[in-house]
Amino acid sequence: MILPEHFSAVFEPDLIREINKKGRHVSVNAGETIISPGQTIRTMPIILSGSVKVSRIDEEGKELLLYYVNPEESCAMTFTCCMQHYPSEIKAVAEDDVEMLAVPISVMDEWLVKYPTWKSFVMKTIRNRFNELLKTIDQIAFQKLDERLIHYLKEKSKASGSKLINASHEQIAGELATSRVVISRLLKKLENEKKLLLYRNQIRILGEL
DNA sequence: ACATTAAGTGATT
DNA sequence: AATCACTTAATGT
Repeated sequence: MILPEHFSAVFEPDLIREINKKGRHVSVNAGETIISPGQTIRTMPIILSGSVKVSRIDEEGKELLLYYVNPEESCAMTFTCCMQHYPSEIKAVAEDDVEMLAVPISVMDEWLVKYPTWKSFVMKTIRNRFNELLKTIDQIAFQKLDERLIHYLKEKSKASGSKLINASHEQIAGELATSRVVISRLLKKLENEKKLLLYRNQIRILGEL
């Protein structure tokens, strides 16, 4: 597999050559689980197309959405736990059909010192994710579920590149760790504000949120 | 036509 | 914001 063109803006030529040599091309079908909690990750993914949903699972199996990994990104959790061979704290599921490049973690240390662009790529994905997590912690702390819902819808529409979102209220509630009734009410409110249209299992976003 | 599942709503805590 | 209990609407068989 050859790393797509646009990565040349991010990585230096030597590094791209090395990624192409060491990386393995992996396709995952929509809905497949890529990694679940407790597993140890042995490769670090670079998403080429599609998006991956990353969530936490609590003791009773309820899940809380953390973030999506979009194309040209990598998973920050991979860096933080797997580099030192710690098991995964999270679950990752392919949101749609995903193409990715899997690089063995064994080369990470070497690359970090050898390639400046690699280091900044890693730091950038960690920094972005960290900031985003801080934002969701704020929202949870202040109980602003309506803002979290809007954030969720934005992200979901960005991930699928469409203003039409396929999800039931029940699913959304599950991902935001609330009840369906609450989601239905909030969505209804947004619909009355002319920000959305509601259908069965589908939501259409009107204009910008 | 009937059963099943998603969504809407009022009342209560 | 969560839960309950109930209604209404959409969809599958």
